[in-house]
Amino acid sequence: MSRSLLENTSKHEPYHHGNLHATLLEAARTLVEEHGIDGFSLRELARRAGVSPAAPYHHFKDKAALIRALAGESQIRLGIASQHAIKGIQDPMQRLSKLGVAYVLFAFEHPSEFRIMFRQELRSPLGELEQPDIKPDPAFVLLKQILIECRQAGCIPITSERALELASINMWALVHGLATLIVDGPLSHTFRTKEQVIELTRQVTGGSLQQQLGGT
Amino acid sequence: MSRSLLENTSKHEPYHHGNLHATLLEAARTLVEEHGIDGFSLRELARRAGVSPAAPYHHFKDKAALIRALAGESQIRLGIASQHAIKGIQDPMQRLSKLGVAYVLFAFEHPSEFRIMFRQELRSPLGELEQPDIKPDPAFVLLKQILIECRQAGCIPITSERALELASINMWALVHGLATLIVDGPLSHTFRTKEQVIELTRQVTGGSLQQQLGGT
DNA sequence: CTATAATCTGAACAATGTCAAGATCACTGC
DNA sequence: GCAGTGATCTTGACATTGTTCAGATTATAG
Repeated sequence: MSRSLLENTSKHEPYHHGNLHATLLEAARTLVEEHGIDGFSLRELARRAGVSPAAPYHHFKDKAALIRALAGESQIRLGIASQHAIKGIQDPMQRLSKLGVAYVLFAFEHPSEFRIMFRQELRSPLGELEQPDIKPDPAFVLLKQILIECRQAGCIPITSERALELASINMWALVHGLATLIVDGPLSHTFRTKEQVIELTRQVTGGSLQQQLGGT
Repeated sequence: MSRSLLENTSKHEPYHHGNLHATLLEAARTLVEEHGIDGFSLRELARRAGVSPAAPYHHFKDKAALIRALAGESQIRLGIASQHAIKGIQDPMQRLSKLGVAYVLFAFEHPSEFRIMFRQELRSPLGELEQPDIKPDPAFVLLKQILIECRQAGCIPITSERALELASINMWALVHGLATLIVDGPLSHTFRTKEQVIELTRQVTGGSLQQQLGGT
């Protein structure tokens, strides 16, 4: 990106780009943001990176592979945002609430990134094979961890391991469903501002938070 | 479909197909089921329908329009499946539970249909314009209706209209999130059989059902 | 029966994902 | 210092796709 803009007058456009890999990922992110994931083309990406259409194939096996890499990055971003949201807060239940809001808010503010993370091409393209790019979701392990904090603090009467597993799935599904409905679903027309989304998330998750139990 | 199979020997392949519209939708559904929504091509569809690549454009404005029509059909199917699941059951809380299971099960058994229903191209392609094809989700109005039943039967202490709205969003988000996580998400590898999915849904929603309230 | 509208074809266009053969460059081992 | 090996990039090509347009064919209304 910087290379072609700065040196195109001085020398004869270096044959090797230097750090195409990173440039591609960066450009791809903004491109997906603009045109959506479906209007995203490898050739346009190469064009923006100032490189031939075949160049990206030396850094990513596929278009799908590039998208997988993007999704991996977004997963990490979401994890960081979640960490940041609960930083400094002590009360486990408040941490849980903040975490949920952070999740939904991330989806609301970065819709294309959120969509990419749950795309079909990421999951076992051959139906059985595991994709090595996809690690256990950082946001999910964080959620589990906080739920354990809650139990230890006595905020939640969960004893069995099974009940804790169910509670975490419950929370995740709730928050993820909310995010999906807001981003791509029927709630997208009703809730448009950041404040509305935060308020809705608080109230919807709040109901389930206070009595989230009596597990199996 | 029936036309080309039956008459291709008797006469000279009628110039007009007869009922292309329906044939296209039907073939499109099976095609999406096979190749996924991304590997779905208009030309391949035309090929299967035994018709020229340009023919579908007389029945659907766009590829996106065709997909919208598909999504509309699927919405109706989901509505029917939901109706069928609660038919004959009296207890409102049980109806609520059955409804949730039906939703998740539909997603599990018809993943491609479920995915299509919540696709970006369905929602305001120009950012503002409303798509007339998309009606209020039948499954959602059914959910609201049953929640009202629950309140009238005294199973749920919800008074304000706002609280009822929140409760319905809560239930929908929970069930929809669960479906998404099972179909495209990290739970897809853990829960594979129909029985597992049903059991999980029962338990996850069950926890939220018994104490789903304490409104605003 | 005729005119008009609906439906379908054929050919074309621009764009895309992907690949193979070759050009260019960085860098290791001598 | 230098040959050569492997990484990186380009050029050119191929098959496919979405979409459009002019014309052929048929249904249908008047």
